[in-house]
Amino acid sequence: MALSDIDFPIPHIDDCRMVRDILDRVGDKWSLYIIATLKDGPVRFNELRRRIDGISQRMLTLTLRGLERDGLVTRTLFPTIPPRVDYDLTETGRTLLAPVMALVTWADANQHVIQEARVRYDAS
Amino acid sequence: MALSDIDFPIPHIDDCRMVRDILDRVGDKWSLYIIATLKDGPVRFNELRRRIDGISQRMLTLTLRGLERDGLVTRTLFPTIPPRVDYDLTETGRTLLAPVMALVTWADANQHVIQEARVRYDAS
DNA sequence: CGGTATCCTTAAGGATACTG
DNA sequence: CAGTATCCTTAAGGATACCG
Repeated sequence: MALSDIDFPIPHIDDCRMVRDILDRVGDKWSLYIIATLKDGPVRFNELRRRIDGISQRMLTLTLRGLERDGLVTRTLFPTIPPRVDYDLTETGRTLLAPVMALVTWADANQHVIQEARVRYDAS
Repeated sequence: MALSDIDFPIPHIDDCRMVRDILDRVGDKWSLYIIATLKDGPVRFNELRRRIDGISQRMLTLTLRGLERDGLVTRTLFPTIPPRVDYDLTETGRTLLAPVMALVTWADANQHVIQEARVRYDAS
């Protein structure tokens, strides 16, 4: 395939710092699970914990703080007793779903190719 | 924004394992730089090293091996003296450029929003 | 030129216990 | 319910030296 056949912009190496910054956020162990779980609207802390298999309380808190810091998730405290906290995607967080979906689609389409490549590589 | 307003598929939590697998590959510290540097065709080992600022010989080797294992990059040895090794993107590796570009575009469009969100969060 | 091998440091994440 | 605090383990990555 020639370069001229590619109909989308090609990442320049200078873009990488910026993209890696995003990947550092969304590429950690849990952010993607949280974003996917919040796709239908606000979810409470322990409900998130129940829906995301294997996440610890600590990592849920830390990851939510990171997403909140980057303006991707909102935290709403209802000062009742017991307290209630809703987490939700912001507009920005919601727009992130589209590029993430591009990766989901790619991953879906190429998972077998990659698996086979790994098996082949490991065999040799 | 209502869910019905979103005109792209929404990631299900079950997709996350697969996508995280891809993100583990492309989301490490150097893969993206290598992929971007190989966009115009084959590049030799030390040329890669020169073009990617800050990468160590060890990490260049390790990252290339990982990309090769997943079938995203080819390694071609010319047994001359001194030896010459060309690295290039595979077809699969090249198709990864499109979804990566979606993230580049998003990152580009949202970097200021995120920076401001961080400043605001850190101030409070 | 294109790597390995070895050692070391740091950061991510898990486990568990405690709290307003 | 929704967190902190503390301790611990592992893995990623950097520095340096050596090799075919």
